[in-house]
Amino acid sequence: MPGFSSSPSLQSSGQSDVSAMKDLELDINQIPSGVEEECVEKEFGGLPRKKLRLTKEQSHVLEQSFKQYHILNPKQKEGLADQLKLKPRQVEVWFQNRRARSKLKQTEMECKNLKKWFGSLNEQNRKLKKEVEELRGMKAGPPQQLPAATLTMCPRCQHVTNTFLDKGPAARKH
DNA sequence: GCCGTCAAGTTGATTA
DNA sequence: TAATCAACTTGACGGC
Repeated sequence: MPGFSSSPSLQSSGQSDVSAMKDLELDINQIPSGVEEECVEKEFGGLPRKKLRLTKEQSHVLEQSFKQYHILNPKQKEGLADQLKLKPRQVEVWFQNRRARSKLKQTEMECKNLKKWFGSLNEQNRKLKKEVEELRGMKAGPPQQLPAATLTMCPRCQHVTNTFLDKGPAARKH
């Protein structure tokens, strides 16, 4: 299995700590074939699995592919695996996990938008309730202070006029 | 030591 | 029925 991140043989190389760490990150999957086989052997021998870290280059290529298509056909999978020196299974798993992350992110965005929408609806509701209260207050008030009125609209020009009910029919003429 | 991230494993549903 | 998927879980690892 290529790409074990904590191989003691890698960490104990003659390089400085910083460059060793850099190489550990960048070339993690370019382990010589002998080492790879040993790791596979150990894995199936019952030892706990080690965590693979994809290199920046591998992640970049996978991301670019994911932008193009979210689901791979077997040929694309093989091609990517060859290109990245990974197993087709690893490419498949990466795409499965990537789709899961993508869906999770989308759900989070939808949740955020729904909350925003709920907030604006709440605010709108609050304003409307306030308006209703004001109108009720006006209705309950003394008639001499605010004479009864009605809004009428001319059917021809759609002009809205405020006409007082206590005036005669002539007053309502437009 | 806890927590988040991510590769990989498991399981059940679907489809050609 | 095998292949593939989504959903969920596990385990390693790094950062704080």
